[in-house]
Amino acid sequence: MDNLDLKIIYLLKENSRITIKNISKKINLTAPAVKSRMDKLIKNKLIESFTIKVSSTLEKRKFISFITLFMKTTSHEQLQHFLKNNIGVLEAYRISGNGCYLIKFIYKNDNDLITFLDQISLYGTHQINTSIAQIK
Amino acid sequence: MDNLDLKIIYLLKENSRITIKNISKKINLTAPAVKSRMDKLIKNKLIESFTIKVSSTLEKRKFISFITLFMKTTSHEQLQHFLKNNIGVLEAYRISGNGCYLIKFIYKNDNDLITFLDQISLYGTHQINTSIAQIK
DNA sequence: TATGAAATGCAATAGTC
DNA sequence: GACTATTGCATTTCATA
Repeated sequence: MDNLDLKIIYLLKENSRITIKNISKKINLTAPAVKSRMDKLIKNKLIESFTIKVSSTLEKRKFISFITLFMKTTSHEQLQHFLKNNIGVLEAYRISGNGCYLIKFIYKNDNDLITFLDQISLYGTHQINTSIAQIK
Repeated sequence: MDNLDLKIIYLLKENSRITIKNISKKINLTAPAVKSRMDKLIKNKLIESFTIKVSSTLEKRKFISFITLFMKTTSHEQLQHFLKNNIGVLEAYRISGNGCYLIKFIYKNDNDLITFLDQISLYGTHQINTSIAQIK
């Protein structure tokens, strides 16, 4: 993992359909050398996937809420394990300020939300803020 | 924009380096037809960019705070314009619950944060939660 | 909007240093 | 770990339906 690998990653991040030959020109290496570096980056999971960004108008509409959790127990490990394995949890942060965790939760309907809230009620109380419009 | 376009988008989302020929086989179209559809999807910005997902260990360490804004004015449009054009604002939501906006803000140092808080103080008061560890 | 054919260029492999 | 050379395949363009 050196500077050339970082340049390859940077170029692919800008345009993942760039040709290997094109990369090789930009970083002064031959095409086979670039390919073998790319293969290694993929194998070592430094590059996780090749994908596209799609217009948000195409994505399915879903609900998003931000849940602040105030712990009443000290079962942090158990909670973190639960959060990591819940598919609705997009992001989760341990915070300092007002509360212990801030959780970004995505869901289709009220039922999904209620189920989730019931589950975290084992660990503490919560306060919930629901997005009513995404500005950005 | 029809079902074939959606299939192309789906295939590219799974692997943005898939060859055009390979797409053409999967959806029973010729390569030139797939190419012209792809060009159109890009031109119409239904595909916004071709990119890669990079291992999170490679990303620069940055600070993240969640800022709840309690409006004291009614200058929503002005605020939303400001949020949209501030590069530190990763996401911003109009919320119901406790507060008016929830803002996810990324920054390198305290100075960046203070500048931002000063700017939004024109619109209202805030409460801030700072991530001290990302669980997920 | 799709197709087929042709020219160009790229990818991928093997062999070498 | 990188280079050159080779082979086969993909991309792209254009004329046509």
